[in-house]
Amino acid sequence: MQVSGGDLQRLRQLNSLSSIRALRNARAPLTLTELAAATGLSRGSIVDVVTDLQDRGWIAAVEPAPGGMGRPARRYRFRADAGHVLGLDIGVHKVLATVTDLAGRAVGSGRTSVSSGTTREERLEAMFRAVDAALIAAGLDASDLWGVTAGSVGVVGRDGVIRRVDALPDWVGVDLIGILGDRLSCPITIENDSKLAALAEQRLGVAAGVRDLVYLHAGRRPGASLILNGHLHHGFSGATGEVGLMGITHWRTMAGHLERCPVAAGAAPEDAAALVFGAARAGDPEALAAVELYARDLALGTAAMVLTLDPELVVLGGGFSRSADVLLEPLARALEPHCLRVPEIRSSRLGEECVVLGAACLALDRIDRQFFSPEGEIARPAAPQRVS
Amino acid sequence: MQVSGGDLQRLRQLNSLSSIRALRNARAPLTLTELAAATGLSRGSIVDVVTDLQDRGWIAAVEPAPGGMGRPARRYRFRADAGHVLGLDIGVHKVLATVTDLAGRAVGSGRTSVSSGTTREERLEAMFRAVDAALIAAGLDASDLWGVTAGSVGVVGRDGVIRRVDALPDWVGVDLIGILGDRLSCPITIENDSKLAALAEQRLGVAAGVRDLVYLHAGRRPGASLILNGHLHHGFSGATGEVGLMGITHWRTMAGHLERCPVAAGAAPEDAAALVFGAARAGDPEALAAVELYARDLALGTAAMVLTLDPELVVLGGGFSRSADVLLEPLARALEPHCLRVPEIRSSRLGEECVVLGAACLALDRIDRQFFSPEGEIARPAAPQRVS
DNA sequence: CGACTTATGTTGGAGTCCATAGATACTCAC
DNA sequence: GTGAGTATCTATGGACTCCAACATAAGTCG
Repeated sequence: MQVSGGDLQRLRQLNSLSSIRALRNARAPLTLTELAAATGLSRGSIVDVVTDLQDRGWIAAVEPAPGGMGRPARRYRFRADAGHVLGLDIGVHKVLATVTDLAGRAVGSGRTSVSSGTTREERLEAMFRAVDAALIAAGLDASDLWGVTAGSVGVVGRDGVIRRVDALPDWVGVDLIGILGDRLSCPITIENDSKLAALAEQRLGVAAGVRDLVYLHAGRRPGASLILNGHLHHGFSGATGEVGLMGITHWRTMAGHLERCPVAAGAAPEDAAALVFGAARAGDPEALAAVELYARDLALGTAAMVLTLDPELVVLGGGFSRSADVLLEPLARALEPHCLRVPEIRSSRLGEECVVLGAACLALDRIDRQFFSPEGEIARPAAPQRVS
Repeated sequence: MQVSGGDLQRLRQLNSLSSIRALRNARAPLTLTELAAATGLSRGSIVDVVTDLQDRGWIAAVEPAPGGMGRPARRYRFRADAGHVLGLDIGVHKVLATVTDLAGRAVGSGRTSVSSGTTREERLEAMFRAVDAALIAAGLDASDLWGVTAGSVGVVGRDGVIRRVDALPDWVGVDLIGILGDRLSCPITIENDSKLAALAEQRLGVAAGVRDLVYLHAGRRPGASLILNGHLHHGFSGATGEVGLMGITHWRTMAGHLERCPVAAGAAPEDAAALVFGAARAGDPEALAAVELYARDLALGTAAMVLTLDPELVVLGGGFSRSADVLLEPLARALEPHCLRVPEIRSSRLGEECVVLGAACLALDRIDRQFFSPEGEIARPAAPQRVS
C-alpha cells in the first residue's frame, strides 16, 4: 500500500514490474497485445518494456503459436530460471535443502540425517552439507542465490535467533543468520518450520489462495501456525499458535491416548501413533476409541483458535496428517459443539517437503517485496545472466 | 502492494497522493523544500503538484513562519475539512452519530436513546434522527459525506447484514447498507461495534501505532476484537474473538462473580459490577475476592488468544474498563501462569465515543484505499469545493 | 491469388520530471 | 540605512515516457 510515485524511470520500472508479474502469473506465454491488455499500457509502450526486459534477461521470446488468423504474434514468457532461492528445513532428525527457481519449482535438493543427540556444531555442519548437495544438484554456485530462508524447530525471534526449543536444548540461541551469512552473501531469513509448512500449503498446497487459515501441526509435538490476510502471522515475539501450552487444551498429553492404546502395547512411543491409526483404519474398536479421544483434545485447542480467528479453512498437517482418513472426521465432529461455524478442514498434501517449499516461498516473497519497495537499488531488476 | 504503474497522469496522481499523505501525516505545515525532501521529488515538480492540489482544494497555503534565515518559505497544510465522513454507533441503549473531517476530528455529533425493547423500525428511526442531528451540528448536508460506517451490535457478515445478535433478537437480518443507502449516496460499511472500538484505540487511543493487538470488551456481554498486521481482522464470517463461547473459558458466567458478591446484594444486575469495583477500590475483601475470580476467568479466554496470536498489546475496553485501576493488576497476574510472554495491558481511554470514532476511522480507511487503488475514477482526488 | 485479419514498426505530439541559473525576500551585522 | 548572507521562488531547456494514428508485414481462408 505504500505507493510513492517518483521519477519517470520509476514509472517505467513499475510498468516493467507489472509486465513481469503478468507474465509470471500467466499459465501460457503472452502476446504483446495480451500484455497490453493485462497491464493497461499501450502497445508501443509494451514493446519498449518488453525489449528492455528481454535484454536484461527477465523474459524470453517463445516461437509464435501455430494456427489462428492474422499475422502470428510474438509471445513472451517469464524466465523463472533468471534467479534462484534456497529453502532449508532444519529438523530434529533431518536437514533438507532445496534450490528453487523464481516460480518456486525445485531444481536441486540435498538431504542429511541427524538425530536429537546431534550437537549444535554437527547439526550446522550437516546443514551446510545439505546446502552444498542441493547447489551441486542444481548446478549452481552459492553466489547465484538471490535469497535464503531456513526453517527451524523452535520459537524464532524477529531477529532470526532461536529462542526456545523443547526438543533440542542445545539449539537455543543459535544465530543462524550470522552463521549462514558467513557463507552466503544473499538476504537470509529464519522462520519457524511449522509456519513455513503453513505457508507452503497456502501457496502450493490444499489451501491455495485462502486468505485466513489455521494450520494444525498434528504430531508428537503438536503446534499450530496462522496465515492471516494472506500473510504468515509471525507475532510479536514469534510464539504464535501456542494455544497448546494451556493445560485445559490437553495438547501436551493428548498423544498419550494413542500411546497408551492396547493396540500399540510394546511398541516404541514414536511408532505407537501409526499403529493405532492403522488399526483404526481396519476398524479396531479400541483404536477407534483412542483416535476419538485424541481428536477431542485436538479439537479443544483448535476450537479456541477457530473461535478467535474465524478462519476460512483449517489444514491438518504434521506427521499424523498421513492418517487424515481416520482423523479428519472425528476432528470435525469434535469441533462441531464448540464452534459457531465449523470451517472446512483439509489434510495437508505436500508431505515431507512442505517446510523446504515454504521456506523457498518466503524467500521469493522477500524478493518480491524488494522489487516493489519504493526506493532501493535492488528495486530495479538486477540483471541476471543474459542468454541470447 | 498491488502497484501497477500506468500512465503519465497516473504518475502525477501518485505523486500528488504522496504529497497529500506527507502533508496529512505532518504535525506542522510543510514548506515546498520539506515536501520535496519527503516525497523525493524535485522542487520544480513539487511546485506543479502543489499548485494543482491547491486549485482542487486539497491543501491550503499558510502564512510563512516568522523568523529564520533566508527568504520565508510558503507553507502548506492538508485541508482536513475538504471532506467529511459519518460514523455511527448503533447500540442497545443508544445511537451515536458523529461527523468527522478527513483527519478524524469530530465536527458534529448526535445522540438518541433507545432500549432493548425498542423495535427495529423505531431503532432505525432513532438512527436517522441521530444522523440528522450530527449533520446539522456539523453544518453539512448528507450529500457532503464521502463515506459512512456504522457499528452495530452482533455478528456482521461481509455483506453488511447482521447475522446474530444475542441482545436484540429483532435486529437480526437488518440490511443496514440498503436502509442507509436509501438516504445516503456515499459508500457505506457496516462492522461490529467492538471491532470498531478496537480500531479507534489503535488509531487514536492507547494502542496508537501497534500492529497486533487483542481488544477485550469487558462488560456484561464479554467479547474480543483483533487488530492484526495493522488492520482490523474481520474473519471469514465476521465472528472473530468469540473464544468466550467455549465453556471452559467461563466467559458467559464470569460476570456472576461480581453479581453474586455480597457487596452488591439487592442491586440490579446492571449496577452490581460498579458497586463491586467501587468496594474493591476501597479495599473491601469480599469485593477484592470477587474481582480476583472475575479476572481469573477473563484471563482464561484472553490467554487462549494471546497464546494463539502473540500480540504486542492487550487493550482492556468495555464498560468494566472504567474500573481498570482495580482490574488490570489481577488480570495481568492471572495471565502470568498461562502465557509464555504476558503482553503489555493498557486500559482503553476513549470512553463512550470509541465506537463512533472507530467507525469514522474505517470510513476514512476506505477512502484512502480508493485513492490508492490502481484504477477507478475515484482514485483521482475528487475535487472538493474550492475555497479561495 | 486476392481479401481479410491480426500483429508489427514508425512518427509526431503531449505530459511529466529534472537540473540549472537567475531573481527575490528576509535576517543579521556594522 | 546598507550590504552580506541565506534560503526560497521562478523560468527555461532538455530528457524521458507514454499515447494515438498510420502504414507495413505475415499469416489464413475462400
